[in-house]
Amino acid sequence: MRFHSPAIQYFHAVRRTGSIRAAARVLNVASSAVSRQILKLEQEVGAPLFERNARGLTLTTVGEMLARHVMNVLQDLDRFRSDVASLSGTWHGTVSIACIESLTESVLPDLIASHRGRARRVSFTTEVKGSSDVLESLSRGEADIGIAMALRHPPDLRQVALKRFRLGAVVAREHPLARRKTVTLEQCLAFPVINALPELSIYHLLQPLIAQLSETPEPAIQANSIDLMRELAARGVGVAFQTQLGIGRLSRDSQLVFLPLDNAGSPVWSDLGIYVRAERTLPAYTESFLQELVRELGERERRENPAYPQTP
Amino acid sequence: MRFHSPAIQYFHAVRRTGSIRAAARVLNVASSAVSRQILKLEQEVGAPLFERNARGLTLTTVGEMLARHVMNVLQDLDRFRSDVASLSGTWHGTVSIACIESLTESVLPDLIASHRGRARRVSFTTEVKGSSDVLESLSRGEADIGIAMALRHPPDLRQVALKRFRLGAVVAREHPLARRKTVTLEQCLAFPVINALPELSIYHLLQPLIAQLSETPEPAIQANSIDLMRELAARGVGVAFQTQLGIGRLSRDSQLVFLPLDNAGSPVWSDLGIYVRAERTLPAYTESFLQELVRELGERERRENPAYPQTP
DNA sequence: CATGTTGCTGCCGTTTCGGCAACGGCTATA
DNA sequence: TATAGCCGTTGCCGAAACGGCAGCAACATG
Repeated sequence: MRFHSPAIQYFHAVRRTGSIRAAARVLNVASSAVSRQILKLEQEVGAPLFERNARGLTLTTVGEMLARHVMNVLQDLDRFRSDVASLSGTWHGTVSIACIESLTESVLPDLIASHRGRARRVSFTTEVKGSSDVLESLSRGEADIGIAMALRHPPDLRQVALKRFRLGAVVAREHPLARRKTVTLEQCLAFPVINALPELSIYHLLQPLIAQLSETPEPAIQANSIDLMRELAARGVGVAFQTQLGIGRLSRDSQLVFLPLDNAGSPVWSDLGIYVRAERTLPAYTESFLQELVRELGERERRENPAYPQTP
Repeated sequence: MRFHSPAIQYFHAVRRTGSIRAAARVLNVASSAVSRQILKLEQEVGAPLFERNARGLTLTTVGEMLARHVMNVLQDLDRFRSDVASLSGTWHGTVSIACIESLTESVLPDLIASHRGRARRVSFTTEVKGSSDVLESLSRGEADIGIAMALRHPPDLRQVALKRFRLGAVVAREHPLARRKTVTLEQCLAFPVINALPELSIYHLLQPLIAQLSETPEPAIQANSIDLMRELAARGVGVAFQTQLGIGRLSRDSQLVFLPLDNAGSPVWSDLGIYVRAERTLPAYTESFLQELVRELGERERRENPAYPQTP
């Protein structure tokens, strides 16, 4: 099923790889063929699409416009293919997910496992990265679904859902704070804390609150891995901060205790956004998984804050 | 600028014309070339795209799926072209509008004239038809912007805005009712009325209300043209029903009087929807006109019902 | 200065495309 | 019932596009 002119596909490969020869290797054709198609495209558009650096190619402004068009075409072709395939009964395809670390402990593995139990022919690609990298992956067409902290998102992305979770302190079962129902930031800072590095969005949630306090927190551990922070907390090294999403199993095993943060009487929210490219219709199997993801996160949000009104 | 494989363009032409030879004439190529591209496409998809009837070709289910994809590709190509052109400064292109008759008296001509005053290189194509035909034109990709009565719209269309206007009686200046501020349907039915035929949506708005009344209305004139109904009312033939949108100039000249309908104390609303294809990003010049259209209709809605809360 | 990589360009065989003419199937009309 | 007019398809052939190979200059790296 190769309707579209080779120029489109070659351009797409060159954009992704950043080099003509690399694209040629991926495409299993001679580099000269790729080079000629790019030159032909540039002649038809009437403007250069790439800037030729010594180390490879970079998109020009016009090139980025064409890249957007080509992405729309190829992604919609995928959708068409899946539509035709669904006529024959079987769903098959790959769902590509980019998400932040908090989802990897239970939400994502649970969902993928359960989805694959029902649709065996749908496979998954997942990539864990920072929030802004998640959005960039989506924009570049390298992922279908993105889950990130709900910051401001570029206009080419659409926020499918926004779910909010309480930020809390995570401590070992034996920790002095462990018996409380909630904690304030001040109470936590009396103990050694495990701080997030600026690459994690937790840092940007807590930093303004810490800055408001009069006392300077005692020297603590800093880390850039939710996973590591959780395991450190489990070993009683200190107080970590994150949402309840990331400590599912350890919380079940009662090794860790989650204490919602209380900031002058009000909770501290961590907003999670689910994103897709705006100019795109998802294939049926991807849309199906997306719905389940939104439902699941909505359920966890509800379970966690029964009193709080639902976010859309 | 012809990046896309000829098969795509040929398929599109065949779908629009419903015949291979007709498509070949439009495309200025031999019919054999068109036939071969279609056959090649069908071989690549693995299923027939058209049913060969003696009188031409009709899309199969798979064909309709491909038509959707091809439409997305070609419309997005248009957008890309306009994006590149806007880099060079000048906007140019064609905005294609499908709308119902109520807009033709003042809204549309005013807007188009004013828009062309500012963007001389943007031209317009307008087609007046019934509400359901408007939606169908949009779905088939024959129009960019559709204005129709806000019925239920197919899922491939997006309702950009919904504006509501009061339905009212339209009478000549000398008519006995002309001095009132509002009228009830019963008061109107005491006089000869000019009824809309079922093809006009006004029929479907008024019919339920008339059915509720005990008395049978006296024999009246029936028509399927807003224009004709208005002119008949201006000549004192009877009472016509429509929104204020359609009687702009005649109302200014004081030949016609618009009397909002009062149905048991509440107004009778006529909902106007503005639609575009959902799976599409509009070219900049089209988007610009669309915004003006929404703004203008919103302003008329506000002007007409200052008390009524705005519709989104 | 040597080496490796980059994109680009003649040359040439292969594939694809399009035009012409003809064929069989069908409809409408005489 | 015969005929004229469309319809889509096919065989043939020249033209255009495509892709592979080898070699070029430009640049970076060591």
